[in-house]
Amino acid sequence: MTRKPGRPKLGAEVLSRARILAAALQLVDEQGVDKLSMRRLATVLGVDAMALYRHLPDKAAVIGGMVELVFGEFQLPSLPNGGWREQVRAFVAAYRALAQRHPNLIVYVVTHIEVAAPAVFAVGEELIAALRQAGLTPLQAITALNLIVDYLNGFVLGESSGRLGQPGEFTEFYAMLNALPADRYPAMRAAYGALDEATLQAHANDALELILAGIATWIDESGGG
Amino acid sequence: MTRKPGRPKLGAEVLSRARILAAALQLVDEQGVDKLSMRRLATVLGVDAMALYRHLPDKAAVIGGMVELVFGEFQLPSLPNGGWREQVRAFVAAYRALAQRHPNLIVYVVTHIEVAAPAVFAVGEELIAALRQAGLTPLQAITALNLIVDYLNGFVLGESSGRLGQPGEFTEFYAMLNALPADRYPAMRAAYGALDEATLQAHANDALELILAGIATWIDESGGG
DNA sequence: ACCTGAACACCGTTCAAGT
DNA sequence: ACCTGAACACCGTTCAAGT
Repeated sequence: MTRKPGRPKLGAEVLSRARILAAALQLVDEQGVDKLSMRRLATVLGVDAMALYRHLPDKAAVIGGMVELVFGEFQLPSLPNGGWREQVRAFVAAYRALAQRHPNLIVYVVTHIEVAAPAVFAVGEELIAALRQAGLTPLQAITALNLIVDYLNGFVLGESSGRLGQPGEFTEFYAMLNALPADRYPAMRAAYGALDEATLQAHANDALELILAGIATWIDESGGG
Repeated sequence: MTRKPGRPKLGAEVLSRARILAAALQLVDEQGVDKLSMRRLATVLGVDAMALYRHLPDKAAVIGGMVELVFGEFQLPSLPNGGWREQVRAFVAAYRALAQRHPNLIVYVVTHIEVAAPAVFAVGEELIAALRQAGLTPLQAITALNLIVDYLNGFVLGESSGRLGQPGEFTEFYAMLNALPADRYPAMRAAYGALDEATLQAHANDALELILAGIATWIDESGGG
């Protein structure tokens, strides 16, 4: 850009991996993943686009680095004896909070799950242990974990990519329904008509509790508690 | 390309919306959404890229048209008196089958759920009706439907984008686990070590049954059946 | 009406400089 | 070592042709 070519003066480092990733994350949070380009990112940093390649091999590495940064924040609160239900609730709450902080990036994570593998491993370990201790067989524990992860990915995706869960989403959906011919979708119309947004939000965690209730049937069957 | 400019001779229509969309779908099925470009699509069709714009306003319309095409195939088998469990199972099976036929497109659908809204409405109507008839309140029926849809989206995403569910996925995952230091992730290692791929596949629907069991607890509570 | 082709404003990335 | 800048092979899309 306006800078002179060549190595910057001693100590005055213009760029660094950390500075690039922080700027990239801010850009993605504010404008979405599709607005992230090497050239745009360089402009934000006041630097020629090709300077970035000295610190990160390619665009995939920029995205990977951002994911690493975001999942570095991700910490399960330690619940030594909270029981498996509390562990699952804590995991779900932590992941949802992360998804709300970085909704644009989370769409990428969910569609490229391999980038989040280390985090999945760490959380998986704790939850599998808790579920095994609660009396589930290895097969049941893995099934339950997969269910929770799949549900959670689907949920955050809905929140992030479809503007669902945002204020006004319910109202908007119900308006769409009402805009259609009055004889279409009577059951949905009746169900949604019987509710309001406040009620739905007060019951936002009911779906998770349904999953926990489903898992609990396995524990009850085998006589555990 | 090699064709002469100008309108083709009478009756010899070179292009049409249907022909373009069919070619686009084939391209996406074979090479992925990111390999779909207007120029590449035109080359496949033996035509100049700009000719496409006579039939579809932009690239978004091409993708929207493909989704329309694919969800046109989507039909819930009519189960007049199968019960809510069978209705949910049929929906899940139909959606999974569709996702397996077009795994690359489904990633787009799941991250842009608004494009599938008409299909969601049609299926939602049937399932809400079935769940209400089974004794769920409006709030419960909507919660259950959202849970099923979120889980399903997360599941097909895992299958489509992460190469999970493909043959060898379990083996690959377990190999990853074993490649890590032996003292890490003991619970996961023990759980996965107790299983094999055939067992997991034989229990592929257990997660869905867990959801159904969770929903059933609501029905039992209110004394229905 | 329907297609072509040049053009514009973008991309990611490589490679040869500059200091 | 670290940055610049030209260049290459791509994009989506507009606009002025051609028949």
